[in-house]
Amino acid sequence: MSDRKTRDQIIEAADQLFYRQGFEHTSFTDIANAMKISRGNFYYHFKTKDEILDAVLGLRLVNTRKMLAQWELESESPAERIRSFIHALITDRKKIMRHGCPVGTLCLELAKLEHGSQGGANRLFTLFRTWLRRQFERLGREKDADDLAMHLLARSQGVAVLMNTFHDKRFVEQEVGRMDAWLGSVAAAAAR
Amino acid sequence: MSDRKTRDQIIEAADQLFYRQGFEHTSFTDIANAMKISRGNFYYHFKTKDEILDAVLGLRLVNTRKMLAQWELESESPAERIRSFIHALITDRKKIMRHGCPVGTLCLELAKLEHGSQGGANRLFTLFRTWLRRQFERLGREKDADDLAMHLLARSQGVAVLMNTFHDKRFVEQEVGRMDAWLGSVAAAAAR
DNA sequence: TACGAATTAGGATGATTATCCTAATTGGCG
DNA sequence: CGCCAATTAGGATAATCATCCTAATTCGTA
Repeated sequence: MSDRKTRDQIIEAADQLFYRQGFEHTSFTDIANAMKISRGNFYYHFKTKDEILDAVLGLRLVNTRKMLAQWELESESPAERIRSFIHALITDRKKIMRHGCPVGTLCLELAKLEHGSQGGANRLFTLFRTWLRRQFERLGREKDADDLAMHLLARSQGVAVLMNTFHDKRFVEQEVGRMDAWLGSVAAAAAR
Repeated sequence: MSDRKTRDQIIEAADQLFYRQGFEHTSFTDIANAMKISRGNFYYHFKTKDEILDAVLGLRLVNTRKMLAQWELESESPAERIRSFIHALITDRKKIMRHGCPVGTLCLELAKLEHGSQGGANRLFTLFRTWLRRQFERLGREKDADDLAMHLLARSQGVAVLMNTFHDKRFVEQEVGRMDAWLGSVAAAAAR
């Protein structure tokens, strides 16, 4: 009970710090300080830093699934759902400008560290990929649904990287517009 | 003389290690070991780690300029030059799959560290951006040259991120093909 | 209320790191 | 050959970090 609470709070604090500062650059002390808890208490809940990372990955998986489910609830139309994905770049603009895409930046960092949990992070990408693929399938693009999903994922990642570098609001809007247009043409082609 | 040589070797070794392991995850000892030099010698040439980073950024700026100049030499046509940029994703496929884009991953890392040299890293992106812009201008797209440059830069970055995550050769080729096609349509539109 | 288990606190430890310092070595030049 | 400055080596230091450990405290339950 209070176990659950403390543990979950640690995971959430770590999640934020890993996102803002990166995994390696965040220390046990950072997390402990952020929530006014002793390192000892901390260590009671997680034996190693990698364990926290895995827990954070678990949390992100859950939250991502929730978000995707929410997008499904908000619209019946696959095109509208895909649009929700695209427009997340605007919805989360400030966050992404400051800290990059939570998925992309983590995957890149873990890859450089050759960290064992790299696969766990990649699964986050796969979640989006699979979800997008399904939407494109429903849109009538069964043949190249995965290809389209990867394409859109890449476009979105690229925009996230350059948002973080150039902090250009207009650029984001421009690119989102372009992706919207592209989506329109994909849907139109499928309609035939 | 031998000064120049040792110093330059350090910069090159650091460049490689920063690229492969990330800046923070690379220690003085790592670099020293990589080239069988003592830490003391090392410190004679660079007083701080940040100084090495700046030197590495300088090297990358020089090398990038060289590469862009080379692309200009290899073709008179702006479309062909832009194509050289696009196809670097294939030329450097193995490197990028393993370690990501040297520009993008460094910028993202420094942003998370809130490191002072972030601006220096961003200048690398600007180098590409400006060069691409100029090519699009020569292609006859004076009006939206910068917009097109940013768009292509983003596409390329996105592909680099997903290459690193999914290690899918076919995906890279697919996306390069798409960018080629896009470039063709941009050039065609400009020709009118 | 009292006891055992769960939880928390915080000091100790050993490894790693950037940085500093001093002593040796080298290389050019008179 | 001999001297001075540049270069190199490698030990010392202080900080930081993940991890460990023990002692206190809290909480559910009998």
